[in-house]
Amino acid sequence: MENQQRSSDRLYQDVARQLLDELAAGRYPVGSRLPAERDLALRFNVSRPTVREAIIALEVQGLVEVRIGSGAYVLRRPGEGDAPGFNVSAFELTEARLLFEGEAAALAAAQATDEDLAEIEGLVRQIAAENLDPNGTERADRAFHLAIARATRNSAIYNAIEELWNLRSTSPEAALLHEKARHANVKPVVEEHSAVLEALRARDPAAARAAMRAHLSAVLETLLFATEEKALEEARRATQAKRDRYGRATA
Amino acid sequence: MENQQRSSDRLYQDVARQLLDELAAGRYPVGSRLPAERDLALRFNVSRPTVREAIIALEVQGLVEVRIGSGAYVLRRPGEGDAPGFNVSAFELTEARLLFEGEAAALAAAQATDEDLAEIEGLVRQIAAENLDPNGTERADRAFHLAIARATRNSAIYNAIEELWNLRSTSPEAALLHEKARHANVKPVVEEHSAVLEALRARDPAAARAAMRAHLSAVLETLLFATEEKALEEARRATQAKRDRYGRATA
DNA sequence: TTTTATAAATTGGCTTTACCAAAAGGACCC
DNA sequence: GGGTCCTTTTGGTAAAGCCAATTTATAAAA
Repeated sequence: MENQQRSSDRLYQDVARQLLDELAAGRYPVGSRLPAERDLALRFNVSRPTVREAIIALEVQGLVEVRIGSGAYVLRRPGEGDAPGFNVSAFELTEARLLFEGEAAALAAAQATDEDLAEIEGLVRQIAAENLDPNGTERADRAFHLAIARATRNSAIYNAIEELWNLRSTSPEAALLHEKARHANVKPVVEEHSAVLEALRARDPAAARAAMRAHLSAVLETLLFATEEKALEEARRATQAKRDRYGRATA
Repeated sequence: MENQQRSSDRLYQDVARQLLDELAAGRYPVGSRLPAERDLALRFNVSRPTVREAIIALEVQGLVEVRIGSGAYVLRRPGEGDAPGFNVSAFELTEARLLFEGEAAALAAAQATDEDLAEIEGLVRQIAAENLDPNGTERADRAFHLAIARATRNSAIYNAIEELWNLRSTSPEAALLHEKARHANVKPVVEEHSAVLEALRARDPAAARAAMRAHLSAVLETLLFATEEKALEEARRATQAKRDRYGRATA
């Protein structure tokens, strides 16, 4: 029996995450068989249905293939051969959002109707409510950003940004990191969202861009801190230069 | 109780598939709640764990969100985000590219390797060659823009921009308009592409952004002129304000 | 009447037990 | 060696039960 280090609302996610880590670490090579459900249940100290749920989560992601009466076999290592766009890290995703949503906010500042602004204001309040709830979701956060994208009145922009948000839940790596960030109690800060709203209200594209970039820069920071030490070092090397650039690009 | 029409090795896949169909059909709109697990178990004539497995399969795909003690809520319709908008106009598309590719160029200016620059330089020459050929394609043009996107070293950004280019051929309206623009003998101007390349060579993000925006503003203009008179008027009204904004936002 | 507590019902989370069916492994016979 | 049959292992699924979070209904209080 092993510890259940991380804790989550849903047990199967913990198990799936640990298996994912082991797959990524190469503990179970491609083609090899995972331990039997019953054994995994013992090892993780959970019931067999929970193990089944975790394995199904891996199966849906195309990581393993389950053969009746035989076992669950590794198809690929996480991150390899993913569908296009599957293999984006949380850093890449947030960097892309930083650039794209910054521009979207600027455009929205000149396009948003009073109805848009009212909707966004309501979502800021919902984000505040979500923040108070320790088990709160990020639904209002997503809705906030998509509402701004919609306010551009450009469906191509909206689709692109929505796709980035979808990747966040689709990409195993990104989902993993965001999950960790959430558990580290780093939640969307209301002030940052409010700043964006105020800039939109003022119809100030430059301010809206700056506020949105500042918000997503902060998100990028939380992602860095949510990363474990070894991964952190590598990531920091890779993103340090980028963070510098944001300063310049924002100016 | 309903039939179990399809048969599969794994029962949860049947249930997930049926739920997926119902989501696609709009039976459960975005934001609404799925029936309780116990009810679904009755309806599909399976056990509750099987229903749980099916819902987890949807959850992993980012289709629903499960809230403890409340239910499973629809996040999006399947296909949304997977294959974004058919209904995008050439103007929206180009506006999105103006914003996104401008930022990508700025990022690429600080990221591009000498190999990237060499490749891009070669593509500029190919674009020049395409311009001379009356039957030439736009392949080099596309490759030029994607090479810059790739030089950002951010796959999320690359995927988003590539998707915009794909929409150009997917969206009937956009394809039609671009076709007209081509026949009007308005082809990508080499000088504009060269300006982008020079800014990249100078590692100047602001200049790269400006050059890319200038290029795509010009494309937007050619689209306007390629439009028939009546459509033109309407489009001009709708985009005049936007063109003004670009000037401000670029500064 | 409105608001606020409180209790009951609903809903997902997870475990345990049990049995079936497919696959794999091994013993035995030819 | 090569089959054949039986046993073991492994996943597939069902059923029942209890817990915890949430929601809703209800009643009390302001």
